[in-house]
Amino acid sequence: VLLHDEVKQAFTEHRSVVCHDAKPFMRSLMADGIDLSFLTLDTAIAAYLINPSKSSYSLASVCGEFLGAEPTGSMESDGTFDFGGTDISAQSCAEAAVFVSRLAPVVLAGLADIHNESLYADIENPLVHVLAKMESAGIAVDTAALLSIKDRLTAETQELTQLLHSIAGKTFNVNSPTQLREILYTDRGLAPGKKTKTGFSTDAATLEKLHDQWPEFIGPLLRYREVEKLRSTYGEGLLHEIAPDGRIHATFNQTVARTGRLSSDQPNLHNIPVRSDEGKVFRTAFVAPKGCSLLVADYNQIELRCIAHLANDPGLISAFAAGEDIHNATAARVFGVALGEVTADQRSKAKMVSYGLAYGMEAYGLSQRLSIGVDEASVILKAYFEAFPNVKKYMDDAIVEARRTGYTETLFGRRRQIPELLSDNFRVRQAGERQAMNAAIQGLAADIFKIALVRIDKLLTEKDFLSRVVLQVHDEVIVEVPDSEKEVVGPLILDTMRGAADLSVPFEVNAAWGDTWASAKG
DNA sequence: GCGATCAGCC
DNA sequence: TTTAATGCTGATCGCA
Repeated sequence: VLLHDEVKQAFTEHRSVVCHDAKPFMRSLMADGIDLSFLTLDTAIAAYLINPSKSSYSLASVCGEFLGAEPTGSMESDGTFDFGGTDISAQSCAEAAVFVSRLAPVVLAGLADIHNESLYADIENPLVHVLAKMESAGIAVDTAALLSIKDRLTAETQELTQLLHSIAGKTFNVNSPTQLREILYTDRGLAPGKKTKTGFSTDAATLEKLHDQWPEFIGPLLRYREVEKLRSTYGEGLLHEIAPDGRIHATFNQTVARTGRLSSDQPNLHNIPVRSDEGKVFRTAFVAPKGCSLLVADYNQIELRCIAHLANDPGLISAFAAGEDIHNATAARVFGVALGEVTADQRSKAKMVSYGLAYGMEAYGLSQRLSIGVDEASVILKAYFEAFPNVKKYMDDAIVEARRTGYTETLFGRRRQIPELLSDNFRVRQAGERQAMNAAIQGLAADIFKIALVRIDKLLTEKDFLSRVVLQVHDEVIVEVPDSEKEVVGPLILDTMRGAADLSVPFEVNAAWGDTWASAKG
C-alpha cells in the first residue's frame, strides 16, 4: 500500500520494461489497476522462440543455458510482490534483476541469429499483454448448473460401482488399473490384449475388444470410466477453480507447447468435452453475464488450409477456393467418384485421413481409427497421396529438410529443433519424422491464430469497446460482448480472423452467438 | 514425490 | 525388423 504510487509511477512512466515471465507480474499489477503496457522484452519467451523444446524456462534454467551461471537466491516467480522487506527477498530480487539485464542482450542476439525479431515483436510480445487481460477477465461460470451436473454424475458413478462390485463378486477400486487387471485377466481369465510397461492394458480400446467375452461387466466398466472422467476432471475440477468473482481465471501458457500453440492450465480449458452430448453439457456452465452474449468464432479446417497452402496442392486449393465441403471433395478425388456420389462412409474415411495427415499418421494409425485392416488403410492412404501428389511431396520434403538443418520452420519463422531425426532408435526416429511433418503445419496455424488474437484485442481496445476476449481454444476464440455492441463487434472479429494472414486459400470462420458456450456452439 | 495409466480436446 | 497419431493437462493409483 505504501509503495503503490511509486510502483504505479515506475511502471507507467518507463517506456521500456524487460522482464522474465512478465505475464503473472502483469496480472498482479492489473489487479491493482496498473497496466504494464511497455513490455519490450520477455526473456523467457525469447528463450522459448530460440528453442521451444525445453522443459523449463525458469530464470535459473535460462540463465544457466545462456549465461552459464544461475542466480543463487530463491525467488518465487508467482508475480506477487513481497513487501515484507526481508533482506533475503530484497537481495534475491536484486540479483534476479541483474541476471535479467545480463540475459537481455544475449537472447536478443539469439533472436536475431534465427531471424525471429518480427515473430517476437509483432506476435509473441504483444500477445503477453493480451493473454494477461484474458486471464484477468476470466470467464463467467454458472456454479449452480455445474453443481447439478456433478451431482448427477456422482450418483451414477456410485450406482455403477455397486453394480461392478456385485458382478465381480468382490469390492475393489474401480479406478485402479492394477485391481482391474486382476479381475479381468486373473479371476475371469480373459485373453489379454496389448501390454503396458507394468502389465496388461485396461484402456478403452482393449476393453472394447474384450467386450463380447464379458459384456455384463465390461459394458458398465466402460460407462464408469466415461462418467468418472467427467465427474472428477470437469465436475470437481472446475468447481475448485471458480474464483470469488464467480469466474474461472485459467492460465494461458506461452512457453510450453513445442509447436507454438498455447496451452492452458489451472484449469485446462482446452479440453472441455464437446464430442459427446453428455460431456458437452459442461459448456452450458460457461456463460455470458447479464446484458452480454458470448460470441464463439472458430477457424474452419485451418490446419488443412495450411497444408493446402504449404504443399501448394492444386486439388486442395481449388476445393477450398470453391468453398466445397472439403471432406466430400477429398473423398470424391480419393475414391474416384463424382462430388454428388460420395457415400457417408467414404466421406468419413476421407475426413479421418485429412485429420491424420497433419499428425503424420501412417497406415496402422488410420486402420485403428477406422476399425479397418492395415492393408485397406494402406490402399486409402496411397489413393490419397495419388489424388494429392503435392501433399505427399511436401511431407517428404519436410522430413528431408528437417534432417538436413536439424529444425523445421513455419512461414513466420517459428523454429522447432528435431534432434529425434538422428536417433539410432527406430521408434524415436519415426516420431521425429511425424513431428517434422506436423510442426510447420500446426505451427503455422498457431502463428495465424496468435496474430488474429493480438489484432482483435488491439481493435477492441483502440475503439474502447467493452467487449473482451475471455477464452481461446487453439482455433477458436470466445468473446464476451455487451448486447449493445453485438452488431459492430461481431463482424469486426470475423473480418480480423479472416484477414490474419494471406495464404493461397481463403479462411472460413464459423461464428455463433449464445448465452452459454454450449448454445453458441449450436 | 513421481512415474505410469487413462482420458479429455485440437 | 522394430512401432503404431501432432500437441497438450489432469485425476488417480501405487510405489518410493
